[in-house]
Amino acid sequence: MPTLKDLARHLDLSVTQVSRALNDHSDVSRATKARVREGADEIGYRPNLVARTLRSGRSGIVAMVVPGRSETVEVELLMESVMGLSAEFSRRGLRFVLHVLGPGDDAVAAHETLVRGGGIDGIVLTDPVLDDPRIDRLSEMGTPFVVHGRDRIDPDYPFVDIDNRAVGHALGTALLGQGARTIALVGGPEDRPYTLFRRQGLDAALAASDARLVEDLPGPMTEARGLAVAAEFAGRKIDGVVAGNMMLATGLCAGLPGMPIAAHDDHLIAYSAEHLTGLTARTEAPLDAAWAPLCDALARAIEGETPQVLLPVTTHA
Amino acid sequence: MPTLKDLARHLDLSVTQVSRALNDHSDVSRATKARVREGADEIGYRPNLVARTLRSGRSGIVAMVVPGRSETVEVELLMESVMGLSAEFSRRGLRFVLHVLGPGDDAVAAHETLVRGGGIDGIVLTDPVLDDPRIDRLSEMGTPFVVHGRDRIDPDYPFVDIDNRAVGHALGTALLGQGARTIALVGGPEDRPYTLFRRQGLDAALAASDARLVEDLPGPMTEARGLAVAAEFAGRKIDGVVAGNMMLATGLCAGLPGMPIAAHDDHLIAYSAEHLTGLTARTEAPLDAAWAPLCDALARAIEGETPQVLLPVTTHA
DNA sequence: CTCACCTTCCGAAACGTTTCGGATTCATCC
DNA sequence: GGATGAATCCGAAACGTTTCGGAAGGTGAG
Repeated sequence: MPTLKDLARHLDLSVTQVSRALNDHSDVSRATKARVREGADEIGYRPNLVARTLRSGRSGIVAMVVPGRSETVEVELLMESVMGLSAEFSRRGLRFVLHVLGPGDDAVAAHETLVRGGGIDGIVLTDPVLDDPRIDRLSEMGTPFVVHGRDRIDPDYPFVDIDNRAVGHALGTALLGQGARTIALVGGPEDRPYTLFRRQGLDAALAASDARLVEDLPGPMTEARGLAVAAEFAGRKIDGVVAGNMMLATGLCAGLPGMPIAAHDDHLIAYSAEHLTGLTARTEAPLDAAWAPLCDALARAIEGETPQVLLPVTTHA
Repeated sequence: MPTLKDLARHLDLSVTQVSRALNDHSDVSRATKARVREGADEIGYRPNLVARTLRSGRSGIVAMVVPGRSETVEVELLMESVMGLSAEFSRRGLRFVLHVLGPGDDAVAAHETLVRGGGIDGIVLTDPVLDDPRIDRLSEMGTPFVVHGRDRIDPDYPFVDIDNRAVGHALGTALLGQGARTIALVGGPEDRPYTLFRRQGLDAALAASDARLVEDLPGPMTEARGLAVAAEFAGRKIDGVVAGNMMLATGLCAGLPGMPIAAHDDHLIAYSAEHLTGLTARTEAPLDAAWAPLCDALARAIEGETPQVLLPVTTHA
């Protein structure tokens, strides 16, 4: 367990200079920096995060609270978020604390405990609902945090999101271009902001046309529900469907062959667009493009800024 | 946020004595202890656990390193482990750090960085391979850890596991009892100890009979592979199959109707035994029964003990 | 009175890092 | 030749806690 002091002695330098070299400060020569880094590898030096924290007030620990297993949760989505974020934080030398809620646990209380305990620099909040109480509480406590998504269209907190109104608009426009005039929306959970925003975008697209939205069905985004809804739609006068995501679309495509179907693609590993032949239009915003921006945003939030990032969405008609 | 020094000044005592009072040491008078505790409440003193950690070496943080996405990994299994363990640690007031490896990252190096960084009390190691280098390194470094599984039959480190030889034996015996004499084994990955141990158990069961093991196919445990192997087996003289887990069994049952099939059931959420009609025998050891024992074992390992726990397996013939 | 002993206290060092304030060199410029 | 400034470097303090080694005071025994 070599320390900075050991490394300094080994290189015949001062502890100060070694520290500054490793942290890439300006007043260390190129040569010295290289020598220090080399020496560090050589003796296997690893910085002690605890000491760093004590001195700098930053722990290098970020946390995320997620619900445990339950029916209302998209496990695939949750899993991808956890894995992707953890990998990205790890890559940056930050530690990622994962707090999984037990059945009946309250998310707000869990956040409070975590923050009160100290030593947590920032928090990632995912899958917000409309007027999410976690966001309010976290703001109140002054803990730096970043939201993946947002609970209103124009928030004052740091977030990383896509433009879901644009998504709804693009999907609607694409269906219109394909001749659809009697359109159904099979959306996501009703309390999710993206469900609302996409509907607003779709409404806007249809408002400028002679098409009508004849169904608006929020609900869980699973393949099974897609199939069920498809069965319900069979024989009805519907000539275009907008689906919330690829899981829904998979069920819908299977149950409604020939029907124009537009959906948003998050690039969930288990549901890629490739083996989905019925799809006639889609918007695309890979989930895993969000992890790096989220980490950046959290870092900036910790610095006291209020980053608000909109990730790009591409449309394939 | 008041510190120990503030509290000491406020009470007109030394920092030493205040610290000892709060930690209930023996050489502080009752009266002083009471006074200190009162004063602490009064000015709202909260110990800084970072500093405490730096000095005392206990952080209340445990960690786990898991591979990122890759073909060789059973994602379902991994995710259940992460969620289950995190929930259990959270419940106990411990913090659970999840480190997901990036592509090309080395697990051993990641553990080293994590441990060397300091502030980590213990580590959970899952899915060991035979002669797992992580185990060696962790032992070498002296970090407390507990393995879910084990990389040899009689290890000297803390672990929580089931008796996989017994599993193999039970599955084989069950098939024998159902009249099978020409048996095939469709096991898990070749480098996994449980694959080996189960084969040993199966061998032992068959050795005491007139039956023969005509196939021994280690490999990934997926439903797709189950189906593929089933196709290969069709028409061959095989009258009993032992499958590594429920995912394999699902594929095998679908591809070999009427064939006696025995498998081990981990109670993976996505693959329950209920909707698997072809199965003629199974052993059962719910994965989620392991989390609490694992946490206990890690706690004891941190205390310097070497807990070795065998979880119960039930057999349904 | 002396000695030993117990109780209660405290100063100072230690953990490993970052950073403030200065120090040293060396070239450059008037 | 002395002043200026840039480029490098370093000592020492600081972060908040625990703990080692002792010290002061009191008590009781011899």
